[in-house]
Amino acid sequence: MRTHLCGELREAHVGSAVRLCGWVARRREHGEHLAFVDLRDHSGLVQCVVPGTVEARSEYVVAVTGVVRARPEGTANADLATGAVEVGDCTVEVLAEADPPPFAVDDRVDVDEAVRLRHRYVDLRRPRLQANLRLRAAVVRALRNAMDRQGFCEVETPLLWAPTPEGAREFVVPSRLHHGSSYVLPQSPQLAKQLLMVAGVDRYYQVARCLRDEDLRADRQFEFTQLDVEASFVGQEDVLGFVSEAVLDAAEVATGERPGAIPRLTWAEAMDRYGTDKPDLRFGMELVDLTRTFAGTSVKAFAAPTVKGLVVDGGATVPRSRLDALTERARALGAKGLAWFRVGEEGMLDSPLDRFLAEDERRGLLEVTAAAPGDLVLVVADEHRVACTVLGQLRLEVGGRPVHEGPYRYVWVVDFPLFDGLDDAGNPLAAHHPFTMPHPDDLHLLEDDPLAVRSQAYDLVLNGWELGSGSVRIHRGDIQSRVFTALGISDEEATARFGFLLGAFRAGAPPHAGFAVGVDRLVAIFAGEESIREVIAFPKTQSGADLMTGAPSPVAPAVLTELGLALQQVPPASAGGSTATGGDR
RNA sequence: GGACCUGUGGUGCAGUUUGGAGUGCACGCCGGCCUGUCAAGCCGGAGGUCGCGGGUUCAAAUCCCGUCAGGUCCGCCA
Repeated sequence: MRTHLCGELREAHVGSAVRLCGWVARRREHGEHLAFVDLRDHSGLVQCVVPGTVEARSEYVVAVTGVVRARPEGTANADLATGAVEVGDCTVEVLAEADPPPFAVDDRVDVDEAVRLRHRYVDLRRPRLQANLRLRAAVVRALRNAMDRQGFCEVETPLLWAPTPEGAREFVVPSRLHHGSSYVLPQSPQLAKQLLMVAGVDRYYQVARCLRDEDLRADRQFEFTQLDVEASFVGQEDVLGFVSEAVLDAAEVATGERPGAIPRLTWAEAMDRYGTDKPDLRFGMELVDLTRTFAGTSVKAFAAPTVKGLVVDGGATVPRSRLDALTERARALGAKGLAWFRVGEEGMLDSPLDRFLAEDERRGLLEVTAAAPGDLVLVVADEHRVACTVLGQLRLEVGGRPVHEGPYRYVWVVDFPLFDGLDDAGNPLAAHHPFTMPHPDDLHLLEDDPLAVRSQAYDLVLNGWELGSGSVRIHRGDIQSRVFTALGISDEEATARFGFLLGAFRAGAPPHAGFAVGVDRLVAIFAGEESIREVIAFPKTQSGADLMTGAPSPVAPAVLTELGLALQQVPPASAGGSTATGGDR
């Protein structure tokens, strides 16, 4: 039906008779003897010259027949990849008419995202999204190639799965054959891939769709794609190697440049220096520890387990109103307050707190922070975790940049804590999941000081975005029992919640470890996009709606009947008034 | 569950602060003219429940209340 693609024509094609197919991007008529048609397909645009008038209007689907020729002197278009040539003496055959598009099929016009999503098939015609889709395909191909090369086997796992009682809220699929029962869509293939290890698959990967019924964000959709990885007879080092290889390959394909080896930080270091477990290494502004400086302080505001500081270069000119706003922000983030010091000449400090500082404290503050005249020092004194995370957030808000701006700075964050916080009953909560292997050096602390136990869990971070996480799994029953005990999970409860996995492990579980890379986020960063919606063909809105299909939509009564379901009428929330129908209050 | 921003012909905006006739701009659309344009140009034209509902007022795009939709974020996402 066609001989060439629009975007590929160059001077080398001059003289070729061609037939092109595509959409009319623009039409410029100059009377009855001359018209130009810019023809577009996925590869690009080319100008076609018609010796007459043209029936086809914008977005009509046409086939154009003509001969490639060099453009006349002075009419080349440097803005077009094909701008040195044109297709001359064209005849245009209309393959399909089209309504005028709801918005211009052109990257240069900004259109409300709701309008774009309602007409996604038109939006996707635009070069930017075409490029994003193809970049995504190239990245996924690179990831697959890297895993294949490293001896991994891609295995598909079920979408209709059983509930896992931890983690994200799951999508429920009612069963037609078993009324009152349902499947759930997997929040990840986590359990399936561990079963594949028991099954002797040895090295598994999958470009897997994951589904989580949690609130959406710029970097979160209900359904998203992971490069899911698991391998047997390997440890943390091996996994970091496998995943690095795949991600660096993808980076090379996407950016044309292969990044160097990915550096590492321990979780504790990341918290200490950046106040987050997903540090953005593109800029400095590291947190400094002032705990010792103010160890014996008489300043009440600094009497806390940890005192942390953040230096804003040249920040002394920041107006008071902005400092008040930052203080307000620090409080909103959980700090008791925020102290600030404008650094002047010769160590003078401009701050409401300055007159309360001892001389050695003033000197220590300047020495430890290495703040220079003209800088601003922000200080939070609080519990260690609070002081770090609050300043870490302020660091991003003061010095941060869009995630996709170069350079790309990858980092492995390792040695995550095994537990994170306590539940209502006072039991530690699993930081990753309950099958995460404790750090071998900390096993002895499991019973007496569980919150101090590190785990063999690790994250991959790029420019402050979490790209993925993984862990070495527990394959030994004795260690698993100790972890369950630490979590306050009884044998009976463990059997009830994870029975089939624990049963499978008794069939002979190899030591194994794994990881999962968030493909949408990775591609979005490579594509220079701030939202993963721009690299997903048919994304949903923040409220989970598909504006094109109208999903979710009401279920027909006959369908409900077949599934054995009945809709419950939920009475509207009343403001203190009593409702006629009884409730369980 | 909560905070904030946005909603005006098909698209993007201005108008809202300080109420006074749907007023305006650009693009697109329709018709006409035009033999080298390229986001063509020139002339003419059509196209609007100002998201929706209620209230205040002689009068509401504009003020108030509610609600819906889209976005950003908090909670949530082991």
